[in-house]
Amino acid sequence: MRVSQFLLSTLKEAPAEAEVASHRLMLRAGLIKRLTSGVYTWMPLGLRVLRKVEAVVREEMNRSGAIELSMPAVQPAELWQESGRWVEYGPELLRIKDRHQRDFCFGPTHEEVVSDVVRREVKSYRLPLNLYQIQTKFRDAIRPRFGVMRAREFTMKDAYSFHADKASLDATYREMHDCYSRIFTRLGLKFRAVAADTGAIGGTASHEFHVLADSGEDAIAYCPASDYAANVELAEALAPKAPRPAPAEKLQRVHTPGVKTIADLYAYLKVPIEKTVKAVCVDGFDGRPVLMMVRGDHQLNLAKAGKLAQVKTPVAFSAPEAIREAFGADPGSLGPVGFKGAVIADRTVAAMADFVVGANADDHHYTGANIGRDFPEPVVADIRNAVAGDPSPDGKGVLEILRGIEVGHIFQLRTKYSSAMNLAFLDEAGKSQVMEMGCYGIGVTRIVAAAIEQNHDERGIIFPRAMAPFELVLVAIGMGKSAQVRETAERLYGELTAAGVDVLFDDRDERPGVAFADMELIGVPHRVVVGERGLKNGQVEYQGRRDAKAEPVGLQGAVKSVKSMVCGQ
RNA sequence: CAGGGUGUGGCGCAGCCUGGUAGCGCGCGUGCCUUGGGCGCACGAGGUCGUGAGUUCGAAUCUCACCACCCUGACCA
Repeated sequence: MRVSQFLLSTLKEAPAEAEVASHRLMLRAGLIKRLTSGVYTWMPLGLRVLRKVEAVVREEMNRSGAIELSMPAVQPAELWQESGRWVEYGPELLRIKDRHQRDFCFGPTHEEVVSDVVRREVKSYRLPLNLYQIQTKFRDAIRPRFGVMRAREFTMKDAYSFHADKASLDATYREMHDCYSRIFTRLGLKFRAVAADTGAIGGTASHEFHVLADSGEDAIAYCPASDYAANVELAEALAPKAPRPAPAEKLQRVHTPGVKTIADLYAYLKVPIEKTVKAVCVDGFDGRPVLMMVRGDHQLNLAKAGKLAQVKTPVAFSAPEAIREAFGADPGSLGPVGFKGAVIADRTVAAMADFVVGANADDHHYTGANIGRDFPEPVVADIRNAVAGDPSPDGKGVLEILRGIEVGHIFQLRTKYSSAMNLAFLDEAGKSQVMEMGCYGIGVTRIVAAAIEQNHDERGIIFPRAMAPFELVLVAIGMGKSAQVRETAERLYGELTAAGVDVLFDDRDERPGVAFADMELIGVPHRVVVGERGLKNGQVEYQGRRDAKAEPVGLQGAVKSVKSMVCGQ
């Protein structure tokens, strides 16, 4: 491809809307253009990247025995009513009406449609079947951000597997786990597979695949001493080994004017944050308030809290009026002393003595509070996020926390959809059975952003080889002036292309600074420069995108040596 | 959804407080010049100042409403 015949739209200055590096660079390199909030055009250069990612995904899915199909983006409401998700899915589901005022949605996912396909087509026990597509999804997220990282319209690879029994589901689940590892490895990404919460989807097993990046929105707890890795939402926070000390202090009510947060509290009372207890009120299963206690520096984990019988799901913080009625105080001064309702303490809190906690009166706290002495023994449960330094749940060391960007997620759905949508087959005995199901997603567009987040420098993007828009750029310096430069560059372009190298030939006769800056910005991994200076010695130059300096390459045999460098990595 | 912010040529911004017919840099076009890191000079094209209403002799500027986009939060006690 010649730059003069391509649509390159690089920007010197980044549009003001972009905050994170990948978003800024994608806009500056002209990979994407925003049409409206969370909706992007993939420009020719960006589309080349996207297609390369898709190709790797497709090859590995095919290799693992999955079969590609393509399902509609627009789906009738009836299917979603059948699964119950027309109501359950909520406002993220983009609903539309046709001219007859019939309800449709733009698919955020395809369990319903694929289930409908399979129940019509598959009646026999000759399973498993694993169907996938690479397709546009729409999710009307509350707040899209970071460009294509969290867009409303995006490309997803989604696969759905169908099984006669759980053992078969387990086998395909393992195969998909391996397949995903191959995909992210081939794409040149540093990633980690972690155990994940199955969330609202239910089922037993679930793993997320995270591209590691400090700017990632998710936190991963992992153990360097073992292979344990889990989303912090799931990672178990064990009870401290030391038993609860005996009370040493007296319960004292202290005036804490204006103190609303834990940060205010320990600053005002000058106590260590580890001696404070945060009391949060959520709605109980019966609608009455439930008091949840975690140590001041810990965070309540709503996913864990929601699994408790006492708590209503989905977990909701109690309304300020309800809190006032139950405690006689505003949030910020709550505590267990004197409270008649249900109290749940985190395991860490259960091992604390002489702590500081709200006194159920505005601007007042207790110091020297003790379980058992000052209020009844609460229910003890794991209700907080794991933090760095916690013992690993597998007993083999201490947890550390990493940031990641979720690019893949695999689930065992079991029979959640197959029973709702009557997905049955006849077994060998001619008896009707419900299928087991799995589903497996990859955020294809998000991978591009995540790869850039992980691979860039101050000059621009550094694409991993497998997803670079071109393999090599060929820059000719002063080709308008020097016939020798022009002829050599043209000849090299032809020969490299003929040798199977995907070359972008910068034939614009721009000044060298312009060409270099553009080519570095768009992240092509290899560069060859033809200039009068080198040609005097019968040489051109080669430089890798991460190299500090160029190295000369003899013009004789240049195609061969350049090709080996391009393919050699 | 709540709170905050911003809308002025393709991009980045100034002008608004204190009303008087719109400006800078980049980019774009043409010519000259230049050719190893976003070069220089000259000329030029391009803007209903987000939309609507109001105040005023006069509105980018003041008032009101609406729209769009961005940021922060929704794991806060």
